[in-house]
Amino acid sequence: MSSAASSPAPRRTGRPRSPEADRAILDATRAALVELGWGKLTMGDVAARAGVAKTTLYRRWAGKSELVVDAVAALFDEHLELPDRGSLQADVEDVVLRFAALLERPETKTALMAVVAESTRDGALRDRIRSAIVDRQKSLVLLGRDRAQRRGELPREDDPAAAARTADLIFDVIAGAVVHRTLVSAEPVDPEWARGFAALLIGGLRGS
Amino acid sequence: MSSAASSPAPRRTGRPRSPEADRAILDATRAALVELGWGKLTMGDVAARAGVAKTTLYRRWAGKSELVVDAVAALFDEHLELPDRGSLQADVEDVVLRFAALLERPETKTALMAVVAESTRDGALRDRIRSAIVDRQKSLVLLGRDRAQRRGELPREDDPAAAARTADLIFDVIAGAVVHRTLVSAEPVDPEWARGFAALLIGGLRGS
DNA sequence: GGAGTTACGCTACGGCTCGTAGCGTAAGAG
DNA sequence: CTCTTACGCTACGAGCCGTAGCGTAACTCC
Repeated sequence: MSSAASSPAPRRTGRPRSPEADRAILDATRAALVELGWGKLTMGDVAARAGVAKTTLYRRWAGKSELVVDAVAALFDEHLELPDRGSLQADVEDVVLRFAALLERPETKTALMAVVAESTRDGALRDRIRSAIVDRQKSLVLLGRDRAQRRGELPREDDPAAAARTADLIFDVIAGAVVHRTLVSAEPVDPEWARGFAALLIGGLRGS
Repeated sequence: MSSAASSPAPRRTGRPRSPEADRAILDATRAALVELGWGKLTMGDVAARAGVAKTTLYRRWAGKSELVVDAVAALFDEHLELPDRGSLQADVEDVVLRFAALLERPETKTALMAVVAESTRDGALRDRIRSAIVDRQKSLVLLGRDRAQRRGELPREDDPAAAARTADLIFDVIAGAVVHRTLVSAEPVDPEWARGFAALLIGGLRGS
């Protein structure tokens, strides 16, 4: 689903695109992000690392932003999951630490904000980020809420519209706080911070 | 303080730098951000807009990132303040809406995330962002907390280290949530959202 | 008022990246 | 075996970068 060229009509004739090239390019992109960062990463460099012609990159991705989104999205697919830790507090701490661990990687740290910045002027890019990365994160929030409701830790909401608004709010609070702590304040998200944050969030959810 | 070249030794001899040029350059930078966005903004273009030689820009700023930080910081200086609204809830709503209004401007929307992304690989740039923008925001949080404590809405904390940790947490939660809502979720921060967010935050602060 | 010092505008430049075009070749489908 | 598409390679014009060099402007100190 996070594959490079979202092929609505998977061409039935002609030479098929090489899956090895796809993997090599995405791997090379992540390696280049680690070594060079977003700013100095160039399409030509990625092509050379992947052992692939530059034109092959442009056949699959429109530009640097799209390529990097897919390269980073693969990491989110791999590492974002949410086992049941038994309580809402533990689940929140867990998702916070997982997300933070992802953000502290040099590949994502330098890339994620950059593509979000680009997306403010490019609706297609924003949609790509949303479906490849953001929606996956949000589903964890929804999962955690359902579990907490089943445990009786959170009240069930009757109005679906209000429930959606609350879920959006919680998502922005969790993801935003972790991103801000990591990238702007440049302080580590350690278990202690996660504990304090989860306590703050859950206290607010009960109080309202 | 947000002036261009932080001149520790304000040269006492020779021709002084033109303050008009400073202003023209920063104005031109903001205009270029609005029209072109971070990605397509170039030093040469800014110089042309400002009616200034390109070399003049490079005498003051090391590059695009530093220039844009100063151009955006001026906006924060102008628009970030926090009048006493009489209650913690109202103060939080107010600062959220002010910060969001700044972020929804096309200049800041496209620039802020970009320079933060760059700063992950450039410590000097991170320091510049911190002193020019972030610390100013944080002081509003500290101000709001002091007011709330004076009103008796929040308990006074004895341990200064713990108090600092709490303030940092609150700052990351507020700023992070607003940024994430605006730039990632791309949804408006309206009074209703601000009310819900403030209620969540304050509920959590009381609960702990 | 002259000497010294720094800023400014202008031009020009090598170097890099971009994104594309054109071509011959490789790999599948029918 | 033909058709179609992907691939590697080369080459290219265009644009931006950041700097050097020069003559001129503005201000300070003597």
